[in-house]
Amino acid sequence: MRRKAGSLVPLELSILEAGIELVVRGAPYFHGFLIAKEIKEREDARLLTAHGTLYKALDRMQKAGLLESEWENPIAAAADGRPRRRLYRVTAAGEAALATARAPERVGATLKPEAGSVTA
Amino acid sequence: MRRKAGSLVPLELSILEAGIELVVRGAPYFHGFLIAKEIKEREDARLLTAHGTLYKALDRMQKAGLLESEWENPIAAAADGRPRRRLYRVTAAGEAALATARAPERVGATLKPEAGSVTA
DNA sequence: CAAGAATAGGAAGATATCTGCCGTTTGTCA
DNA sequence: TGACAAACGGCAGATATCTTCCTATTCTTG
Repeated sequence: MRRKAGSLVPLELSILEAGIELVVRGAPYFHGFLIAKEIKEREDARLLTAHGTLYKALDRMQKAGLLESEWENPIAAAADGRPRRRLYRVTAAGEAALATARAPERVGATLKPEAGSVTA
Repeated sequence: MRRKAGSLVPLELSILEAGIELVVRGAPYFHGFLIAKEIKEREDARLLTAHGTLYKALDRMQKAGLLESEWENPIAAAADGRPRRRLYRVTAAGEAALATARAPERVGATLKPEAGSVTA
């Protein structure tokens, strides 16, 4: 799909939004599974199918500097009797990217009538 | 199904056999997933469906004293980048139960010729 | 503008354990 | 012998992350 540097795909937008909201609600971090449930609720979507899509997006975003992460302390996970999580935080760059991506929503919004009314 | 104390269901037999063989082959412990794959090869079976059956059997056998287990060190699991395992060992009681269960195999083994040689 | 390169998304499975529900089977007791 | 209770086995899903393969989409370049 060859991305234009700096642009965000819908899933990335969702991740940033959900991630920021989770943190605002008091969580210092968020992890993939949590985000998956969060997004599922909002978008109702069956996106991320087996979560593969989501984890790849998280990776990608971290490499792009929009997120930073660290592995949860294995002892803590063990104490809770569940698999270890990878804990993410939205970086300043991530917040900026979200803001930038949101603003242009009005630029170029030329009310294009979805060409395609004339069948073939 | 109401079990007669001391008897072993086929799955338990398989677990004990596979468990002992794995240890003989040099592994100090074995874990559920491993046993599942081991049994799948031998019996080819799609038993243990989602492994639920297997884990319940392992639990049951531990309570009966045929197996003993301990959680793997979470740090070790983390270092290997995989979920923690529960490490099992066959106890002396387990080996004895296997021997006892195997012996009666000859009693009543009347060489029944698997009726069905006449092709319909 | 068309063709090619690159990447996003979907499907599936590996890794590991456990819980709940339901149906079937089996042992025991009346 | 018949009926009940208990337990076993199968199915499904929760918890969490990652990889591979294939398809679809989009950007860029000629």
